[in-house]
Amino acid sequence: MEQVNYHHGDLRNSLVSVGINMLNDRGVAGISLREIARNIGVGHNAPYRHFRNKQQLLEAIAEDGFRRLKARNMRLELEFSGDPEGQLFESTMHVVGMAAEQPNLFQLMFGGHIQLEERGAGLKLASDEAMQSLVSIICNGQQKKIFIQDDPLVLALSTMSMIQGIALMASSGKLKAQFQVHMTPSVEHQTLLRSMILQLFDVFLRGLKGQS
Amino acid sequence: MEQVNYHHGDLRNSLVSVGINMLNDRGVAGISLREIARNIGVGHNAPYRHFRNKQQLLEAIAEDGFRRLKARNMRLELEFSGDPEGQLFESTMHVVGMAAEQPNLFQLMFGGHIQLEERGAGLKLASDEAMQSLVSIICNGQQKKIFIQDDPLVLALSTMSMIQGIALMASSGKLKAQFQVHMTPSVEHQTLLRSMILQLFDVFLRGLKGQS
DNA sequence: AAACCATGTGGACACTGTCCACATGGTTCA
DNA sequence: TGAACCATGTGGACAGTGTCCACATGGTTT
Repeated sequence: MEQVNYHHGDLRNSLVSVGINMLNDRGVAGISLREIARNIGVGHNAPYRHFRNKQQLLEAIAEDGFRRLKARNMRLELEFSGDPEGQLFESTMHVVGMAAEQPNLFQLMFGGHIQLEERGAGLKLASDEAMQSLVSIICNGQQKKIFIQDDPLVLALSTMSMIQGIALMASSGKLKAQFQVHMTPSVEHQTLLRSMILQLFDVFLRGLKGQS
Repeated sequence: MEQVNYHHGDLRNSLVSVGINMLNDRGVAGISLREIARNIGVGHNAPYRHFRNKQQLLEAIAEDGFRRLKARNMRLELEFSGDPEGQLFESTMHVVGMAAEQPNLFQLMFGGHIQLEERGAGLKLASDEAMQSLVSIICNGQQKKIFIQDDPLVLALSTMSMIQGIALMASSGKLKAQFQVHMTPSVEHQTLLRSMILQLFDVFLRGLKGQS
């Protein structure tokens, strides 16, 4: 039955989903509530039954991104359990990969469009949890004598800075530009990215491990 | 003479200057061409004699930021001439300070709002020069046997990643939040920031110097 | 069957960026 | 000197936006 009901039934999810697509190929500034509604085939006011604001839709899209990020990170932590260095590298790899493939989403999530403080439940929590998980990875590495014995919070913060820095450069295309990589579809994208990140992250890791 | 001339005389600069103020206290999304014009006391179409687009005004504002950044960096390089580690740290300190004090400007400059590739002269050049200057600092440090002997371009890229990472976290307020610093005006702001960055940057620097 | 209420609708408003034709007045040339 | 020129200003118009309002619809609860 192709019949369009008066009540859509799953509008909230549709709004977020169409919003993500629009974000990906037109950037955060190119998102229009009315166009999303038009795209779904619903009145220009319907979104307001599910979000108080355009801002709230953006936050929902970002929250979706944070949720996926966190889920994947938890899987990686399990997969590389007992190998803090691997956990760190794979997490970095994943964030940077996301930043490279969905730069606009990365921009929305980490570019200051979202005010973490003023959000009730989801966002601030997700952000804090990411930090907490980094701290625990690092404490683990310290117990194993793999990492230096500085304040774990400081180490976690600088690790996160390194990750975000590489991701930021990936999202703005600077990595590709500097390495002069011609990203032909035939070349294995992921492999190239991996070796680039390996090189960049290596310097930092050397310091974190306290060895030459 | 308070008389308002038909021809303003210095409109282009006024537009950029008022634009910077509006950017600083309302964010990049809060900038309105018409309001800037209204603010200056000029018709809503006058800006179009100096910029083809709103986008071009934003780029001019960003370019102004890049120019100031570069000028200050050149001064720092001279001041700490012969001390690559100092050059690196002071440059970082300056970028992060800017990101902390003018987060919206940082967001405009590095947040993907500006397409470097499609700009004729100013922007891409400024960006490349910043990279080039980093490379030369690092080569200098390598000759002095202070830094490890890896590929200078890779080292420069990862250094820039570290800098941008710390700056990104500073601009989104994460540093303040994590350190739970209550930024009372009486406390010396710059000193606190300095010690935070010192701690964060230290890990990376340890790796760059290849020593525990 | 009646009342309720979450979810949909269209109309209206102020605001935006951008295009158009026209006004102004300093500069340049016959 | 006077006339033509042109960079720089003006207001009007248009489509598009986010958001508020009153109203419609129809499944759920009494």
